[in-house]
Amino acid sequence: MGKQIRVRFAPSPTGALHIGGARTAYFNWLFARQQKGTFVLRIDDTDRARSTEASYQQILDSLRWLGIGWDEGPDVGGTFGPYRQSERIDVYRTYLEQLKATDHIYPCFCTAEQLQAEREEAQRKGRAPRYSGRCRHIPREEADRRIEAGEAHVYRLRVSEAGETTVRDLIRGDVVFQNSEIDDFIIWKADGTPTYHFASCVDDAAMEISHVIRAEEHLSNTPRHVALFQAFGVEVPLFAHVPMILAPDRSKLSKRHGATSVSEYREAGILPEALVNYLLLLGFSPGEDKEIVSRDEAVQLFQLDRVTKHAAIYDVKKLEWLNAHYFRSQSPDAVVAKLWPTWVESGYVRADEVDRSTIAWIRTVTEFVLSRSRNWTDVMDGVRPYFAKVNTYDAKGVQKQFSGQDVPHRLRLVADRLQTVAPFTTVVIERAFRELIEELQVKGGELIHPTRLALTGMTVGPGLFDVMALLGREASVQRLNAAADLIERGELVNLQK
RNA sequence: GGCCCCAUGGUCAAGCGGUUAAGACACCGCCCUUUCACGGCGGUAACGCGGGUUCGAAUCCCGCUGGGGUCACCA
Repeated sequence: MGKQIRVRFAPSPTGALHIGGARTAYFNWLFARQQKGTFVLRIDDTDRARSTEASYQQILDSLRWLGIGWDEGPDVGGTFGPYRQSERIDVYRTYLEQLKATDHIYPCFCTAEQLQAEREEAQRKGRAPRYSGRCRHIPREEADRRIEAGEAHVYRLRVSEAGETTVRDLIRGDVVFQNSEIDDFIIWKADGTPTYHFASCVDDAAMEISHVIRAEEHLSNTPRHVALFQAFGVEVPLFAHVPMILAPDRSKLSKRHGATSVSEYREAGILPEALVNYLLLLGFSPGEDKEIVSRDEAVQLFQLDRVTKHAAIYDVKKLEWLNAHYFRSQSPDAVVAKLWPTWVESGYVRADEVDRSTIAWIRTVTEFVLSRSRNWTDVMDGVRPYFAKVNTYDAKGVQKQFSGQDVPHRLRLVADRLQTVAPFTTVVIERAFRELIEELQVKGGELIHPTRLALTGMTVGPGLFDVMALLGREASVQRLNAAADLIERGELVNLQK
């Protein structure tokens, strides 16, 4: 009620940003924007061994690319910083001392081997592997003495055995856990560093996080977190555990299922708008049969309590469909700019090209090709015949369009007729071409399809007369005659693709 | 194994006691068309099972089954 809405996304920099993480980040962002709240980016790098600077950079990079910006974070700072757990050890110590003072925690001298053995014992007897509580009642003086003597120890939270703990989850409703199910878990390791659960809760408390929106895998751990917040004596945040994203075989998403990280999709040519749109649809329905939802619209429509409760299986096909939609709606100019370096490299264009008509022509070629493309590969393939010589011909096309007896002859007739066309524009070309069709008394397709194949090596593409206009008279005539030659000499066999 | 979450077509997902059980992707037809893509029209395809409650259950309750998560001095 009137309280500041503060949410956070807290990835550990131990790998690339996963699409599951990206969705969690997006939901946090949407909620913050909609509620006029604050979105905090915190880096949970308490695991120094596995955390890498490269992952850290990549995660920030992926988030920015997706258009998910943060109000407070390691790079931009904020009043609750620092935002990397590795830089917050003093904060954790302070909270540790507080819990010591309030007797919410106690030192435990059990060795890892001892505990391991007990766990196995419990497993064998079919009991839950819980901490026995052996060190719970060691007198204060004895504990102090052993610590003084340098005995290795950890700290555990005293969790009351009676009663129950309720997790207030905005997606699932109240989830109740019996306290007897929760053991005295470790919050501080023997090496003098906090455990993840402790660090995470300290930060959420210290950063005044109001809503913890995170992956479902944390739900089972949440009663422990609630116990910690209560021990701190702070208000327990509200939770929202978003369902997981599963692979097509219902197993956890992993490398063997293909692209799983944001950067991989980026490299594969998926547009950020498409990915973010897809992620929204995976677990949320914007209503009114809407499928295409921009970030701004999503901010309006998003409702945390309408996020689905069950895991979703990701379907690349739908992502690709969404991507095709966004892809085609790009401006040709933007596409030209994006592909320019590649085209220079391929020798399609000159790096220092400034000729107006050439640039206009490139733009038009791109526009025609773009309208029938779903991704960058489609554009690259579709554009090739206009920039480079045709040196391969679609195999099925050759079989179907070049097998007729008089195809070479007809191609030459087309070439000859083109010589008379002026101005060499789409409508004039079409008029001349139609006349030839009339004269030859063939069906349009009989002449059109072989011509397209001769001109571009492909059976698909923009309208034939547009193709010819773009290619220009000289190139068109040359290619038609060249194809006719190849067919007659039977050399096409080696050029099929 | 204990505990927790979940369960509508192949996939995403509407539905919140009475519907011919939406829509989208994918798939299959047809139309448009010189091809492809786009677009339009149509089709195949779902309430996991068993008990209740109710005049009436996809919707509420219980059980089962199935899937997932979690039980570390990992995060």
